[in-house]
Amino acid sequence: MGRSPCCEKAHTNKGAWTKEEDDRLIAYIRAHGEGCWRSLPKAAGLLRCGKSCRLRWINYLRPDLKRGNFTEDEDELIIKLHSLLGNKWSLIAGRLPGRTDNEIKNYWNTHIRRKLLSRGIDPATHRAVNEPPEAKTISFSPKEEAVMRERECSPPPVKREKCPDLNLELRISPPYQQNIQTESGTLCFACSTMGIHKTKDCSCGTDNNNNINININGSSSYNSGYDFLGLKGWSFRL
DNA sequence: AACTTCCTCAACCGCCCCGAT
DNA sequence: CATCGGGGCGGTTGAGGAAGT
Repeated sequence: MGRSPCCEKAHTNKGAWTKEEDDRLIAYIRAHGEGCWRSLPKAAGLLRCGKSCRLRWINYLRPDLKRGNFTEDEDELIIKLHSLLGNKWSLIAGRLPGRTDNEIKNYWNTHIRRKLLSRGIDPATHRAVNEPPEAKTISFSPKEEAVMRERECSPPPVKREKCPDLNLELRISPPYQQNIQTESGTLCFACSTMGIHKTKDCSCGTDNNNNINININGSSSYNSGYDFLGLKGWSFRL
């Protein structure tokens, strides 16, 4: 028993959107705003799944979208963000105004991957392709093994997996960073690292006493409104 | 010109998270 | 606490255009 589908598939159009469908969707959202996607198609007179409408709007029809080629700066920013965040396209898109997660994902897969490979960089790890993989085992000295034998009454393996049940509860605490003094004033951590000074995401001049907790083992949270990459009100999962 | 292969990217699918009940 | 439903996300697909033969 799976979940019921998000809409009645038998009576919905699929595939490329027509100009008329686009116009209907735009007109409806202009009049009523983005609301309940599930009920939107019916209300707008569209034979489409709500998800399809949402995707079409977000990825193609939204007025604030930037069309056209990615700049060199955008390329480099995507690479940096990907090295930090991995395939979290929506988070990456959040730092590129006018770009969508889908667009960035496509661009990554078609252009940047190749670009990195041509530089000799593995796009998945951001390490040199011929660089040996990170060590996954650690050795114990004879003395350490002796201690463990004593405790466990059984001989340990020669090598053990490095942190097999590792709970990487990383704590990233921007407040420890010293604010950077510039000609125009003091920059907060987010500004100085992400270049978002004087945007709505900038916290300069606000209370900086915030912490972010990222639990690599499947959940994440940050306490208080500020954010690691300069996104206010961010909630994200790793 | 005709055909094949490659590439791009819009769109879909299925899963997960989270708020409401 | 458990369940349900909506929204959102990342992975994948496939149509259509470009490039190569």
